[in-house]
Amino acid sequence: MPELPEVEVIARGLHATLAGRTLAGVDHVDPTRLSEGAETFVPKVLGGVVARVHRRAKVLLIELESGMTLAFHLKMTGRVVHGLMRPVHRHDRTRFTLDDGSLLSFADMRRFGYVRAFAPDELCCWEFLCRCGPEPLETDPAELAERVLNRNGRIKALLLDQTVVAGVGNIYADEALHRAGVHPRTRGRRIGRARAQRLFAELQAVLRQAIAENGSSIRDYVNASGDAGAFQNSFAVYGRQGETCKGCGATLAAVKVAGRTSTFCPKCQPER
DNA sequence: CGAACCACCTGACGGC
DNA sequence: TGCCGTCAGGTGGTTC
Repeated sequence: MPELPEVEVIARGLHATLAGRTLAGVDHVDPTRLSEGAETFVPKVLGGVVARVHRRAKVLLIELESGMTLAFHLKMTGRVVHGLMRPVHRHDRTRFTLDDGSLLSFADMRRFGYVRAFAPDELCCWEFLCRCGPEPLETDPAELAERVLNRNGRIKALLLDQTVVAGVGNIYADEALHRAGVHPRTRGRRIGRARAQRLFAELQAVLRQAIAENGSSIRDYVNASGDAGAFQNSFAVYGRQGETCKGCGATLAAVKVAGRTSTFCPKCQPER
C-alpha cells in the first residue's frame, strides 16, 4: 500500500526511535521473503548500529554505521513497526531485536514485499533504485513536467511509472490529477506545459499534505508506531466512485488506466 | 515506446 | 453456510 508519503512517515518515525540503537538479533520467521539466504543476510547486519532511517522512492532505508543498508520494499501490504517485544504474528516475515529489548518487525500479508541488505557499493548500483526517476518533492515542477510532455502514454500511467517520477502510486496519482483538473487518460504530449507544471505542483501539495496527516490508511497501512494515518479522510476521488465531487457535485466516475482503477470527476477533469 | 495481459499472494466482500 | 468472482497503496515479465 505504502506510497511515498506513507514510507516517508514510517522512515521519520523509525529514525526518531531507532537512531543509535544496535541490531542485537535477527529472526527470520519467513525466510522466503528474504532476497538472500539468512546465512549471508544475518552476518551483514547483526550488531550494526542504526545511523539513520530514510527513504528513496517507495523504498525504506535503514542505514547502519557500518555503511550497510537494510532496504525494505513494502509493496501492497508491508508494514515495518518498532515497538515492544511481542509474540510472532501470523504475517511476520522478518523480526529484528534491538539492544534495548524492543522489536522491529517486518510483516506482509500478501508477501509481495521484501527486505535486502546492501553494502555501500551495492546499494548505489541496485537496479531498482537506479532506474527510479527524480524525487517529486525535491524537484522543480517545471522540470518534472518536461519528463511527460514528449510522451505519448496516458498521464496516469506516466505518473505511476517509477522511472518518470519516483514514489507515486494509485492514490496520489488520482488525487493530483483531480486537483489539477486533468483527465487520467490524457496523453503526456497533449497536456500542455502549463497544465503539466500545475499537475506536478498539485502532486507536491498532495504529497506534503498526506505526510503532514501521517499518510493514508485504507486497509493495512500503519506508521512505525503501529498507528493509522488520517489522509484517507481527505480523499477527493480515490475510492469514491459513484459519490459526488466535493468541488462541483458531479458523480465521480472510474476508468482503467495501466490496469489500475482511476477515479475522477468527469466535469472537473474533462477528457481531451 | 505503449498497451494489454499474466504473475506473485492473501484476505475481504458481495452475489447466489 | 459455502463457493465463486472481483478487488486491493506494487512491480516485473511477455507479447503484440
